[in-house]
Amino acid sequence: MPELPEVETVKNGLQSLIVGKTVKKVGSNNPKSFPNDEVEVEQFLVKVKIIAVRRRAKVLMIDLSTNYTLVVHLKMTGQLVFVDQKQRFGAGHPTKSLIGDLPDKSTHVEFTFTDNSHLYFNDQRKFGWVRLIPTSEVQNLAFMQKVGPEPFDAKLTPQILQKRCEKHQKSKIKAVLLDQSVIAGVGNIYADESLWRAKLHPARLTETLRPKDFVNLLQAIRESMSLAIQKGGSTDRNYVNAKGERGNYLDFAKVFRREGLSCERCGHEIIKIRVAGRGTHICPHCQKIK
DNA sequence: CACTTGACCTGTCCGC
DNA sequence: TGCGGACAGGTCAAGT
Repeated sequence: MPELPEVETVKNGLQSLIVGKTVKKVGSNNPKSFPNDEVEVEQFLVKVKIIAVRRRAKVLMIDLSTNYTLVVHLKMTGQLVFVDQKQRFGAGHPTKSLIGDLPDKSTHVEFTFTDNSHLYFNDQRKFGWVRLIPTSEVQNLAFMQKVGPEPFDAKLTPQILQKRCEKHQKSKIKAVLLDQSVIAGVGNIYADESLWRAKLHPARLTETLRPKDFVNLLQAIRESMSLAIQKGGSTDRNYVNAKGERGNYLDFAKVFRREGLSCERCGHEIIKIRVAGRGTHICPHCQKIK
C-alpha cells in the first residue's frame, strides 16, 4: 500500500524527527523483519548517529555515520513511527483509530535513541523488512539495479516512458505501470488514479497506445502523485506517516475505492473490475478499451 | 523469452 | 454467534 507518495511522506517526516539522533538500543522479535545478527548491529548501528534519510522508489534509506545504511521496505502494511519519550498514543490522540501505544503486537523492530525517543517498525503482515548494509552496497541490491526512473526525474520524458513500456507490448498497461523496472513508485492506487486522468482503460495492451497517450500518462502520474504528497499520502487501512498520522489523499481520489459513486468528469458510475490480478477502479465511460 | 499466477502473512468482511 | 473462505496488494519465484 505504501507507494511513492506515502514513502516520500514518511521520509520527509523522519528527516526532521530522527536525523542527528544517536541510536542507543535496537531490538527485534522477527529475523524476517530484521535479519542482521547482533554482531553487525552492535558494530555498525549501536552508539551510531543518523545522518540522512533518503528514498528511491518505494524503498527508504536511513544513512548512518558508520557508512552503513538501514534499508527499509514497508511493502503493504509496514509503518515507521517515531515516538518521543513523553508522547503517548491511545485515548484522546488523533491517531488512536490506527495506532495505539507502541510497541504493540505488530512491532517487529524497535530503535531507542540516546534521548529515550523511539522509532518503531510495525508490520501487521510481516512482508516488509529492515536491513543493515554498507552504504556503498545499497546501489548493488538487485532491486536497486533494475528499478526504473523516478516519476519526477526531469530527465524522464514521455518518449522515454514509451520506450520503456515498449518492452512489454503484449501486457496490459496497468501491469506495466506496476512493474517497478519500468517506472519507480507506482502501485495499485496511483496506477488507477493516473489511468483515469489519462483516460486510458487499464486493460489496454501497451502496443495499442500512441505517443499522445504517453504524454497524458506521464503527466497524469505526476499530477496524482504530487497531489497525494501534498495530502500526506493515502490511508486505505494501515498507512500512517512518521508521526503516526493518516494521509488524506483518498478524500481527493478520482476512482480508487470510489466504486458506486459518479465520475466527476462525466457522471457515469465508477466500477471495480479485476485487471492483472488486481482490484481496479475505472469510469467505464471515460476509459474505454476501443 | 514474455507474461501470468502463486506465495508470503494477518486482519477484516461476507455469507451461511 | 461462529466459521470458512475471499480479499486486500508489493515483490519475487515459479509456472504457462
